Amino acid sequence: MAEKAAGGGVQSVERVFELLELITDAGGEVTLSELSSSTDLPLPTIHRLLRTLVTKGYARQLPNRRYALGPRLIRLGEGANKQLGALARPQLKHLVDSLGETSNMAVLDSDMVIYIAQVPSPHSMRMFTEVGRRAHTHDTGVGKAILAQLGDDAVRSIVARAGMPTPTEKSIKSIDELLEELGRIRGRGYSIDEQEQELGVRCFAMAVPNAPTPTAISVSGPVSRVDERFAEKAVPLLRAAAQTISDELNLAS
Amino acid sequence: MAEKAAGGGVQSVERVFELLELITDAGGEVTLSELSSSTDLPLPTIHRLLRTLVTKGYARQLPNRRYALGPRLIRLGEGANKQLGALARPQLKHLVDSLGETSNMAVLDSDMVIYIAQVPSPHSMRMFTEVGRRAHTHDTGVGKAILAQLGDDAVRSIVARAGMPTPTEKSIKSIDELLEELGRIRGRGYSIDEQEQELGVRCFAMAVPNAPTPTAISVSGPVSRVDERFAEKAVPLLRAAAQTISDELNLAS
DNA sequence: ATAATAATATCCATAATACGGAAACTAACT
DNA sequence: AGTTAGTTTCCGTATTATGGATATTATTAT
Repeated sequence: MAEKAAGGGVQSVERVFELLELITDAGGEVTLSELSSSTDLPLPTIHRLLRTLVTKGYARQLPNRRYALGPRLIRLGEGANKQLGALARPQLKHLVDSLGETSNMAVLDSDMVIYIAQVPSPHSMRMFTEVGRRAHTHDTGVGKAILAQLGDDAVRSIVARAGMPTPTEKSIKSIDELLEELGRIRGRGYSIDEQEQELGVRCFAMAVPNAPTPTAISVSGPVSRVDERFAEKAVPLLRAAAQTISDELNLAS
Repeated sequence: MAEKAAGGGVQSVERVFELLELITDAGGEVTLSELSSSTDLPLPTIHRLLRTLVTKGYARQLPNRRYALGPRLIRLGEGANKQLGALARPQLKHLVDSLGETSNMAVLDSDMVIYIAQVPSPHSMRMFTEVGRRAHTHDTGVGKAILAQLGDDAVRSIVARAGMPTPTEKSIKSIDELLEELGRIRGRGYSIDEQEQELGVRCFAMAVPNAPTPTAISVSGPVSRVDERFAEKAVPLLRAAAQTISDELNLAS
């Protein structure tokens, strides 16, 4: 009767994850009726679904009677993280071996990027990021590469939610400036973080095409080493690595 | 007809999470038939459930045709982590304010503990652990406090899977030694990490009772400051904090 | 304090949804 | 090329999830 978007999905499963996503979107705490106005599911249905989650530990009920994400999700998230990292690490390793600079992979997490995997450069230079670390989208190479894959409206809402701090004087300061830069990135196929996150650090990044979750990889290092000549070598390698990761991610059915 | 364990849970939801847990248990990659022998679900059912997860991004299918955890779980896990940490942080903060030493909360994640939240001590002493970090159970205060809540059989299988490295000469070396120690912990109500993880560092830890996922909190610092007199103050405070966290976690329906 | 209001939780008849046996298909091994 | 093991699709069946109506509990107003 009702035309469902997906053909053969199990409805209660789809719904339950939709609910979990909504709870996450809302910052971790939601009331039942908030959920029923966000979705167009009737209250009893939501309640039953959530009760199942609560008894299994994937959701919790707070003193407020609000619902929140449950502790057992942590393990699953960790597992997924580890797994994805394992998939990317050989490619990142190859980049580091060829280029000599630190390589990262990150995914979009709501309105920030999360670093999923890192292979540090052999140079004894401190790492600027760490796995699990969250960063803004507008001032990082991976962030901008990811944003360039999205529509302007999505970009606006992400940046509106996350804000636009300016860690250095080179950081992008306005949404218009950012949208312009994203245009350049779309044309060029990769993004450059020109000391926007930290002075003296330059980064080249590229989106992983067709990733289920928006994903990008990057190489970064001191401006002295990471220059135009570096880019000539790095960009094709980044493209190949991104493609390989994409293939591995998307090899379904 | 079939007597289901849980009264009012939504079956497909329960099953789907059972599958995700099994994938995680198996180290992130499973074949369909492995799943069907672990559960007693028929293959078509598992396949349909997984296909739903795959199309939504909560599972992935690898080139091997194996199934793995999907990237969208990362965000949910992060969200749960943040949320739980937020719940514990005021209590940890209170411990640090009263005792002047670093306080942590950790949960059991399969066969290791994961640090969920930390409030560092005001002393300029480096931190030994970081949020998100995984550690063994047998050589940490939180780990032993958590193990003491479990049965001997469960402890044995956890330690068998995780192994028993001995970072210091004070570390517990055998399963029998560990089970004895757990007995003492049960009697006393709290655990002591006596330089077992790192020389010079002592830690008092206590389980959070009735947590949906086994959970413990701790205070730790240099042996010079964290001594018997310290324990007299710390233990009642730990107990109160653990109880408060427990109440907040369990205040359901 | 007490009443009015709004939220959450439970019931239960209905039928739509998920189920799983059987068969088709695909890859891996001999 | 033939065989086996594993994965995927089909489809009739009935079990399972559904959601309108109702009861219950919290919250706010008086």
